[in-house]
Amino acid sequence: MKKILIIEDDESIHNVIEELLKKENYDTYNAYSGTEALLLLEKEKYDLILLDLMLPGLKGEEIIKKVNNIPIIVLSAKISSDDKVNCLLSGASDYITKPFDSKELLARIEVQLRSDNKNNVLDNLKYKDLELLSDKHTLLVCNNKVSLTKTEYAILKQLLLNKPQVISKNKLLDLISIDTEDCDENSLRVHISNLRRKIKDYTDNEYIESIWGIGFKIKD
Amino acid sequence: MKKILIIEDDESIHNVIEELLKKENYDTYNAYSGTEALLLLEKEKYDLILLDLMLPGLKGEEIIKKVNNIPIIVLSAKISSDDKVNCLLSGASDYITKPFDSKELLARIEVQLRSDNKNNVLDNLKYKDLELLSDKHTLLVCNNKVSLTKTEYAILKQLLLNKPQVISKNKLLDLISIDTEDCDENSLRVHISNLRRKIKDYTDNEYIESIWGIGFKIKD
DNA sequence: CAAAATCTTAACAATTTCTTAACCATTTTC
DNA sequence: GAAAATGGTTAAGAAATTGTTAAGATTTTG
Repeated sequence: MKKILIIEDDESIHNVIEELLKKENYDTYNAYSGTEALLLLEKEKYDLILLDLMLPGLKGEEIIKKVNNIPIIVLSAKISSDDKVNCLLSGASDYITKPFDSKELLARIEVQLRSDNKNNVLDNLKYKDLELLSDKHTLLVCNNKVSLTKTEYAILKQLLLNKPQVISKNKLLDLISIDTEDCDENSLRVHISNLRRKIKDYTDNEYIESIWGIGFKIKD
Repeated sequence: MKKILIIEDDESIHNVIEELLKKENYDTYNAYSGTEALLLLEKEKYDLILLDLMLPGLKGEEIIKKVNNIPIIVLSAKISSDDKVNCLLSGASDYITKPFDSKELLARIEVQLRSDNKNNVLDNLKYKDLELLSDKHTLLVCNNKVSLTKTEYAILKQLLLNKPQVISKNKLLDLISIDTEDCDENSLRVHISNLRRKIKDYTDNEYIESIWGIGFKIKD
């Protein structure tokens, strides 16, 4: 869940934005002054900043200069191109004038977070005490490193990606066929068995459930 | 010098933009239809695309979908937020409505090229006791000069750039294929082996880790 | 053009992973 | 309730991957 810091002193605008973002499942954080924003920025790392320019305490322009490596979208009533250019050149990633269109704001937020993803590692797949680490092709079970084979990784990845749906054996074989060419149902059974054993070494929870006659799913 | 492709059928607007960019020392390329743009895009790699939406041949929206990994700024007379949202969500990085302000256009171009630079990491190919110099053939291991071959350099560079992510053997071969044409998996193994030996001469730390069945990565 | 550097190819052993097949348990079908 | 189908586990052998070395081919350099 992406963390977005909203820096805006007008409470009614602030609430509108916050609600909008919450609906889209963003993790929102609130600052109502420039100085408050700085305090929060020291404490935590955010994925994006929405910034009003006219703020009590510390002007938005100053915040832009202090922030590094976090995309900033300026949301301002100032419509002059000098203001825009100034913000953009000093570090902001985008500039939207008020009043803004909700959908456009959301789209522009997505653009910023999208380019953020490119740099970062693929998101890890987490479920309860399981975490699939994409950078190493390993699995954490209750924070214990468990090394998976290529096929095991592919199977678990598909199961987690499609949770809580059942995946039929054929569908699963198809999905992992990029990584493993001649894996049949029998072989799949063995891999699932091995996966279960590796997980069982570190937790008593059952994670892979068999649906008789159909296939497999991640247990709720 | 950054290469910018201008895709715009209106010749007078096209010329205005071209002149503006040339003054700022950008390398400009011109396409007057969607289909022409595609032809150019197949031939050369650009750093940025300025795109009009209403084009003969192929609509701008289609071009957005086809282009990957090059920032696109849409320049359009369409001011509806639906058009903006549509373009932004399908891959454009920014959307400016005509008539546009020259300075703002230049600023927004800089923003896009700026985030481009971040990815290319000119400095900082350092990791622990390794430092890859930009001269294309020298590696410092604990500050000892080690001379690398072209291929070894290319491999290590990609591994460091993508750290801590695993790079599959095929991906790695693809990434270094600019420098080395006929390097296959077997050859890659030899190069990695040689790299490890050269590093081992000066430190006991392991730096290149093999992920069985997948590829290689820089060890954490 | 010859020497040096680099790269690819091939062979080998060591290791890891995968499939196969057998056996048993469970569920479904008739 | 017996027969058939499905699922789980196990072990062994087959297959694939990796690391290393050295020789010969290719490219670069002086």
